[in-house]
Amino acid sequence: MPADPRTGSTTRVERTVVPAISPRRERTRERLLDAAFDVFARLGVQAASIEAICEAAGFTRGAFYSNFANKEELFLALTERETRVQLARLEEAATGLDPATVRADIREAVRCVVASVMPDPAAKQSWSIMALEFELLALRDAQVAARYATQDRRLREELADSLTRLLAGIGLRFAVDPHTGVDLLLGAFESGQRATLLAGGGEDRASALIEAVVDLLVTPA
Amino acid sequence: MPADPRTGSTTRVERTVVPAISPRRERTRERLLDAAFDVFARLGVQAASIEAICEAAGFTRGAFYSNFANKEELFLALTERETRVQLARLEEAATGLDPATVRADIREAVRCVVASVMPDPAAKQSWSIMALEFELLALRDAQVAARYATQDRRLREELADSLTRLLAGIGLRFAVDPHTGVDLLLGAFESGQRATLLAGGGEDRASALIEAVVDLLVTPA
DNA sequence: GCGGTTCGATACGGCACTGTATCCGATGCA
DNA sequence: TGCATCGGATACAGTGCCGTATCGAACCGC
Repeated sequence: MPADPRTGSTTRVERTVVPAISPRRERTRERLLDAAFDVFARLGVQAASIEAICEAAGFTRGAFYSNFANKEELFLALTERETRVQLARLEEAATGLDPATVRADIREAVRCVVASVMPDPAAKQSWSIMALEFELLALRDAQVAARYATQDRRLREELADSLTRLLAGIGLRFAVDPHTGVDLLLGAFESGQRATLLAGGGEDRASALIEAVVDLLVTPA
Repeated sequence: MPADPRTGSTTRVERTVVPAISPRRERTRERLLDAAFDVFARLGVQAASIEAICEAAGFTRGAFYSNFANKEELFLALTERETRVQLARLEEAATGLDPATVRADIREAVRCVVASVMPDPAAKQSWSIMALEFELLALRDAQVAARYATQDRRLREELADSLTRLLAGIGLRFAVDPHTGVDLLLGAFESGQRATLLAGGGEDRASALIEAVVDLLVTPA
């Protein structure tokens, strides 16, 4: 069902309606987003100048203004991309666990699923920072808050579903309602991870807290 | 035992050694700190210009540079002052509860003590923001991280002591070690509070989560 | 009251960044 | 291959903020 007129039988192209992003354009956007992630994490969203992001991406500001209206738009595009990645990661982690493994170590299984919403360990610190930056922006700007809420809700619902299914598969369930359970797990995980990062990364506080919560929270169905 | 030479019998004043902050200077500093709290919360530490802080305080930059070397020093002075206030508040909240009240509603009592580390409700949002800003700065700067860790550890230890005593007073205890218990409570409280603020303040998610944690965490001694 | 000192105001030079307008090489299409 | 469009580079004017140097008024002790 080609709703897009560009895919129709006529050769006429409606350029003014849909600009049809070229591959080249797509690549520069990606490079700008990658650079923005690094620079935002290193300097902070507010302190990061558009100039610095462009330089990190190997462009000048001309490229930037050709692709984004301002820094905020770039940031929102970045969070959207990251959320898509997170959801895919979660999906993969949740479906990739077989019941035998889960039964063997339920704490580790839950920890693994919760941790899956984080990107590769190398970027752990950067991602923690970006998450905080996003929250801060949301606390100051109602429009950003709405976007944040949407993405956050989506993630927590997926997580609640995944974990509920995971537990049900081996005859267990949350002692509280799944929504609360996920909030507690994520709260424990995030504060634990931040504690670990701030302490220099010695002991893995996040895992310890997650396991404590699982012990308290998971009960026979 | 007057170790300070200025308090000795001689009238000679050692100005070069200890500048002996005048009342006037003290007032200026306080006004700058108050203004900084507002402006930091509103714009963010990085985006807040020294100029804006001075204007909010009713000074020019001359006053600022006469009192602080740079914005970071001002910020650290601010966090120190706030931590002192928090500790005092906690002390007050913990000692002000009689066993009867605690026994009547243990969940509310714990919530109350945990919440005491927050300033007056009017500044709730501002303080949440400032706490996040502090964390963010700490994640980027090892020196700030050390300071943050010190203040945070102090607060958590006090909280652990207070709550352990509170529970012991009515024959209860944490099901896990107090340190973990406090981490879980604070994690739940903070994430709940942020959720509430971001959702526009409808339901009090922080209280709900705290109560869930108390139910799971508190057990007969 | 008077001198010295303190402390905040004022004035200055300089810099980094922003957003726009314009240019020109790369790209895709017949 | 030639041409039209696209996309990034370059140039420019404007702005806000920084840190310092200097000034002058309020605030002490005597």
